[in-house]
Amino acid sequence: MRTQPAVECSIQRTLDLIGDRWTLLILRDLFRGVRRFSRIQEDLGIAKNLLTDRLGTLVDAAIVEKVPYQERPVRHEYRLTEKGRALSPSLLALMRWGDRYVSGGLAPTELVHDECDTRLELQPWCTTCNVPVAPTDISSRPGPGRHIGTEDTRV
Amino acid sequence: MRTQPAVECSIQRTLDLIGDRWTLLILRDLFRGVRRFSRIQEDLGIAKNLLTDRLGTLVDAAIVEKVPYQERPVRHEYRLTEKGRALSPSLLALMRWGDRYVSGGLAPTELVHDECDTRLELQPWCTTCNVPVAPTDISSRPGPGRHIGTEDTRV
DNA sequence: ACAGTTGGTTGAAAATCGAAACTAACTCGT
DNA sequence: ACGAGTTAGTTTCGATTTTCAACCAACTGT
Repeated sequence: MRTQPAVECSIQRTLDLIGDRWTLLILRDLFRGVRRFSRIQEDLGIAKNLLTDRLGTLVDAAIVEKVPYQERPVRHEYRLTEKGRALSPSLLALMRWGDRYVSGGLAPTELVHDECDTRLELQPWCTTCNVPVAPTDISSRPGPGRHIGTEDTRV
Repeated sequence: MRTQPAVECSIQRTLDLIGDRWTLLILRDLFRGVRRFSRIQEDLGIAKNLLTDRLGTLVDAAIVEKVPYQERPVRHEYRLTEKGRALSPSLLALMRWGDRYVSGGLAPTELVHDECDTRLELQPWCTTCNVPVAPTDISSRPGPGRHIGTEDTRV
């Protein structure tokens, strides 16, 4: 009916960039402070040529930047840019889902609000009404009012 | 499947399940109401044998269920289970990031709060304090207070 | 009777990945 | 000054995955 191979969807463009088997895991490591080539490589068990390739793609996409941490020899570490840090909600959402549904009997990782030391949820938030919003009250624009996660699309 | 050293991270377990090039796109289609084998196949341009395989994996993982929509011949459609619908925040987060950072000049898709017809953000939400929480005020538990997206880990 | 639709399976070619070996540039201990 | 070690890769090549096209089986509508 619609949607040719033409990439007109943000999810598709995003996944074209970071949706392979390793990239999100690399980003997770960067978020955790694992920033050097060899540390990431041994942490993930990824082949070195692939890590080189993926980091290069991330640098090209300005999600990550290569900053020297020493001269002679010049060695670099990989740091998230603003654009990269903006992926935090996506990783948090995937982590929360994993904790709830594929935790394999392990205690789930909780996200904790530092100030009150209690658990956080990740929710859509209406900046106008200043309230959290249930999936049933969300539409997407533009496009003729397609709903995501509602009864309207009978998910 | 990829065999990994001790998968002790939710993100890793999650990505082992749905983190390949196609699965999240398939789930996006299901969220949009594209539920039949042939519709998904032509919408994504995925090879049919891969779609068979990925849908099988999703059904095995109880993220998707196969429900008959007609008898004689028995034909099925694929519907998200509760577990599958719970991936909605992850997809929304990826979509919002894509809209902001890789929209390619296109007008971003906005998430709209039906009640007030204005834009939504996706944010961590503290159920105790009843406020949205900035990434800088989030820790994760258990594990010795590792921070995600904070200055503490000097992202 | 027969063309068309749906939901697949099969097999071969092409692309991608993984493991190990190799390189380059430097440091450190003796 | 010599050899061992570290970091960050690149190269090579066999193994795995993905893609593409063809085929198939059950049924429908005309």
